[in-house]
Amino acid sequence: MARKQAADYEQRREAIVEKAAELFAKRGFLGASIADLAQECRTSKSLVYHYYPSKEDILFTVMSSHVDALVEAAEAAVAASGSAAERLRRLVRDFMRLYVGAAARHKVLLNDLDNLPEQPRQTIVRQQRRVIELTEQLLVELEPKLAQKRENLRPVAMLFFGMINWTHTWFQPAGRVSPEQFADMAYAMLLHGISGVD
Amino acid sequence: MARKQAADYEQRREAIVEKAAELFAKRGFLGASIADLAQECRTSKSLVYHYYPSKEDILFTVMSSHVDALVEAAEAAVAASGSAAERLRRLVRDFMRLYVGAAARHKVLLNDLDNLPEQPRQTIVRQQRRVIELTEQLLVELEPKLAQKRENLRPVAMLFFGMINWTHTWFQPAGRVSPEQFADMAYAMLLHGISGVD
DNA sequence: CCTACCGATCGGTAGG
DNA sequence: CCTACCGATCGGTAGG
Repeated sequence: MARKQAADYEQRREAIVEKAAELFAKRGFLGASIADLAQECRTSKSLVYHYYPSKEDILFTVMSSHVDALVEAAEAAVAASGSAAERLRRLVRDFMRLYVGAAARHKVLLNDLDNLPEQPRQTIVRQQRRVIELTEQLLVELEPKLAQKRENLRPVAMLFFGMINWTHTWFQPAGRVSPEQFADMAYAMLLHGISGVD
Repeated sequence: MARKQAADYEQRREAIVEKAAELFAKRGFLGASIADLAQECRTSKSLVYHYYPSKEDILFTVMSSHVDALVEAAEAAVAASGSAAERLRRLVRDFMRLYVGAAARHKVLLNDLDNLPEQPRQTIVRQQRRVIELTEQLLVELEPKLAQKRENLRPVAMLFFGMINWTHTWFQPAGRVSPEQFADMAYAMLLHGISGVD
């Protein structure tokens, strides 16, 4: 049988990651100390190091949990039934939902990737690349001429990711425009704008 | 009369800022030390502190020099002759040119604003706000229905800034798509996409 | 008496 | 799970 402490081991690990995501999002990875994190968690630095071997390891956990969710959403949208336009709309909405629901993790993913050591960084980058490639699949389905002009595919995909990733700097979920409304605006901009490119 | 050393005072100040921009862009403001900066400049830390009172002051100079150039470009585009579409196209091209020409400063502006103390931070934020407002003026001229639905103006402007600001994470000026080509793609996406929004 | 600049080191704090 | 503590390095400043 598991010991008493082992029972809530995962919950404690997850609680630390959540607080770390918030702290890293607010002050940056380098600007936030393990002592800050321990205080936020109402424990000691040593306890934090009992659950994670290093500060970078916590950063990796923050990022991978979020990027894994993005990969899942992208895979589900690509595999779904319906027209390319319908599945792309779903993708944009799901991305916005994840961005808002995990705003701190998302901000950390976008701001502090370079503070990860080379190997774990590559793991995250591979997942990001997967998200991009799945999105590109949908874009080609939607606009076949992107398959003809392959050199335009990546820039168009990046125009899209720029539109929605940039939200982390300004978007307020409780503001006048809801996440769903903004997702539909980004979707409309992409759908109508894509025909004007080239 | 000015002394011999005083003559190149401004050049030395500028050289420090340029190296600082590159260093801050590569490692982040907190990840780069004054010792690193001094080494890059082949001088001592004391020399750096002779030209700037603090590390934050250097960061401010890096940012303000760049954001001032953005404000100037936006003002010129708004004041130029020609249709709204022509002036917007000019604006997008000028922004991309500045982003590429001052890539390090641009990256620092986007990544390290929160590392500035409150007062200088507000100064930069005011200039950024000015860039956004000038761009919004052009967008309203281009698409009058944005004047009717004011709540859509800011999100549309942010869709645009997302498209071009996001380039700092992926765009390679020497790649298959040139800065001018990408600027025209972003412009086309905006021009055609804007009609699809609402 | 000034500005320009150096080698050495300050008091504190970081991750571990 | 804590206090005590480390080697190193931080931003900034001393005397000359």
